[in-house]
Amino acid sequence: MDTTKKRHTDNKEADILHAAEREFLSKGYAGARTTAIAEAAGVTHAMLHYYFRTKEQLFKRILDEKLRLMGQSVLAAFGQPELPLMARIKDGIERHFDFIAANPELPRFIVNEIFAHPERYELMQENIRVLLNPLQYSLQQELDESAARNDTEPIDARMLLIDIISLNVFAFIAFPIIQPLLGDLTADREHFFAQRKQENIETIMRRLKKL
Amino acid sequence: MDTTKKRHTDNKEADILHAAEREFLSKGYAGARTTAIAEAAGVTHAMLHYYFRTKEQLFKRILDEKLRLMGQSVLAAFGQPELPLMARIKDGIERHFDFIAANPELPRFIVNEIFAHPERYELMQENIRVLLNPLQYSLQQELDESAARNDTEPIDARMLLIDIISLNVFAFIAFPIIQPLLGDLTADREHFFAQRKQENIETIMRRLKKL
DNA sequence: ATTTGCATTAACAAAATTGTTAATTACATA
DNA sequence: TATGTAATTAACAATTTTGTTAATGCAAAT
Repeated sequence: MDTTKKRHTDNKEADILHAAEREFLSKGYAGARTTAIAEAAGVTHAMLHYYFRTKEQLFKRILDEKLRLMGQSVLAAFGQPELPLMARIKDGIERHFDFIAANPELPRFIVNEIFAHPERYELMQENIRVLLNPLQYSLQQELDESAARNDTEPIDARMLLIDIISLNVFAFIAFPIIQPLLGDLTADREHFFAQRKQENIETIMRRLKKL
Repeated sequence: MDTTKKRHTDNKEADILHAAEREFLSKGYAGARTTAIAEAAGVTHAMLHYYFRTKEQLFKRILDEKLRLMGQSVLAAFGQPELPLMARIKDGIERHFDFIAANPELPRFIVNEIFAHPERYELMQENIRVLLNPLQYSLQQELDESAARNDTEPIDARMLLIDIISLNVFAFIAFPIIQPLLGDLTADREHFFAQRKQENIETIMRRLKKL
């Protein structure tokens, strides 16, 4: 029926939210145009103000959802405590990588908007902390136990998570820059990112292994 | 004499460029205001158009300079071929890290603006490639020789560089997000980044070492 | 001293962008 | 069917933002 990507439903409020997500994610708050959102949603731009009052309020709806999604993705990726440590971490890297691959615009969007307006972030902070603190502690405990058994190197769980997220996220963020520089390597996008995934797993596993 | 940060010289063109750099780096092209640039530079905004015609042309001056700087920083960091391989790479990581630490806004700026307008990047691409290709080849050659001697693990030089740049850049990009989540760890900013630097070196050295 | 050319300003203008409002339509329910 | 509420539109308005222009200043060369 509808061959276009943007399926307009009978729910204009949802259509606007959907169009806003695309506009804000790709252009950021400053670059986004409410008129463009309305047009993409197939409504007059007065409707946008009718449902969401202001650009800022509409934006906040999107940002909050994406912040929650980002936090949950980390939790979902590493929250498999039944596995042994190394398997748990390897599995976590893969899940987290796959999530970023499925949402490649998300990290840049969040990083930018938090940087531009840190105060927007303040309300969400506590929620995310509550979500991620238990993960941090359970992971740290496992790491400490494993290190005590001399199975792996001792490491701060937070540093390890930053390592993993750095490796998983950066290639997606920087892809438009490195692609023209590494033409052949990145020619097949799927293959390049499959390689990156393996490289990240290898790098982190080696970070933890006893030498 | 002048206790303010923005030293206005007798050269208004330079003052505008300096103010434009600060505005564009912190807000991006879409968020930057030419009136704010003119005000920060202490000139009427007509002067901005007199010297640079359009916002776009002024922006391009800044972007080109920053792209060149970013490319040169990688070259300068790893272009010390007299050292043995592991020392060369460790030294490169440190130099590159220090450059990012001294220019923490740069990666986000470049990543964003290239993503928003890839066509702006086309002219610079070839310059950067010419700059970085010799580095890539000399590094690959050393890596291959070292691996042939069974001193280190075999690895693609481009993948290694992406690993290093990912680790070095991401903590700076994401700092506003992780700081509120990891309050105590990041309380002393200097100390946190000193730790990150050591962590990155450790991670990459282990990536290369024979097990 | 006059001319010439660049630098500078104030005022203006055009377009874009966000937001409002009053009138109209659709729709459910009494 | 009448009525009340929500949805929708077109027109308007305010502000912001980029860019132009014509007049003026200023300093060096003729």
